[in-house]
Amino acid sequence: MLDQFRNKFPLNDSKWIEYTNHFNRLEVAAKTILLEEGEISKKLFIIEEGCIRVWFNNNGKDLTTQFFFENQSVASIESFMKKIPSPVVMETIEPSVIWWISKNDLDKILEEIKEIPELRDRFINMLFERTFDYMKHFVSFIKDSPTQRYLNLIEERPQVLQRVPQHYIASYLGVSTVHLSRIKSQLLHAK
Amino acid sequence: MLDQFRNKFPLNDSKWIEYTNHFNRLEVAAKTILLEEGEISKKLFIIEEGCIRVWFNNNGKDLTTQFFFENQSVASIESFMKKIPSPVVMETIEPSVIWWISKNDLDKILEEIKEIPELRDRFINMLFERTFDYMKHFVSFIKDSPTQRYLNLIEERPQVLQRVPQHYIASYLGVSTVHLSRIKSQLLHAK
DNA sequence: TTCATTTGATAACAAATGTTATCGTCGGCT
DNA sequence: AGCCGACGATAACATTTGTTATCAAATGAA
Repeated sequence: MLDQFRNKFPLNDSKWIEYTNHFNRLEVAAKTILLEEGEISKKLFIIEEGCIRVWFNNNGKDLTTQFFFENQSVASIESFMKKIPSPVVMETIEPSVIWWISKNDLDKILEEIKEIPELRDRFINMLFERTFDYMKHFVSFIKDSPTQRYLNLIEERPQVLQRVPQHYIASYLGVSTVHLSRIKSQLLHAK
Repeated sequence: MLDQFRNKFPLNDSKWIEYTNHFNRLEVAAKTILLEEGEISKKLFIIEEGCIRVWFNNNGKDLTTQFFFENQSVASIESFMKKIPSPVVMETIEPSVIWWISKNDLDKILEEIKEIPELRDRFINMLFERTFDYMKHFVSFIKDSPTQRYLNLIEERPQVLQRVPQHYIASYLGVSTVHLSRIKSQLLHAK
């Protein structure tokens, strides 16, 4: 599964095999919790199949912050980097096949590839990119109306609309399920 | 001015002097624009005195995303790192004394201190911390009511209340000036 | 000082969004 | 097949927040 990334890494075959051997395969049902709120994140996940929802509990209400699909890597970044309790829950939406590597193993690998600054930098860049992405979503809460956020979602991540139950989408857009229904109906009748 | 940070850096005196010499002093009036929207950020700023507001234009309305005060360093991080046009404007609120270093000079220094991984890591950590901070503010848009955000501000950054005109605060909290007045008045009369 | 500009408060009304309740549909399970 | 629970639509009403207008107080410049 990881072999599709093989050509992206300047490693010789034996190193590649050694490193990828640290990954573990995990097959889970829908609604499986991969990381609890308050738990310290010690695993980095890569999704082979299925999808993951990241959310936190706010006064009894789900607040979804992200969705991840096939071939994306997922972690509660701040918890993972700084060994602090995770503010968010990570949970599968569909039955999923997940690969994970422990933070320990990953740290060892990162230590070992220090002589390949290119790789190290790339990893750091990946973390920044993920963070910027995340931020982009939050900024849209300030800039855009819920209707606009919904339209953006259709435009940028149509997958989400097709695979994710609507009440999760509402919580991702920051509106009630009732209001999301309203938005959809308004858009429909405006045509 | 930078000497207060002297002991934080494991550099010998001559290197310290060489590096700090790349900083330039700038004295500016209130409402001076340090970075335009769309401009590529090429300077990292450190505030000796005064304060800076970071904002962007959204449909003709100011949307303030951050305030910075004495001894804080400021840049449009994503623009600075990736050489892309800055989505935000950086503008002084009060007459200010600012030190800045060009990205070129900073990159050279970062290149040179590669052998001191500790320093390099610290710099990267600083960027992450700033990003996490930034994120925290955005998350509070989703979690908290405007009233709660205002209370948080009082709690966490009372300076802002004292030094920043109220309409900037309203735009920082994401509400109209009228509504911020309402919030203040409600809090006052609830007592 | 005097005048104009900025800043902040308040009222009245409008628009957006949440809440609660009800109903219909669909899919999985026994 | 029949049942149950999850999901989504809609209506009615409540609450929050924005908008526009007006006024008062504070500030700054001539």
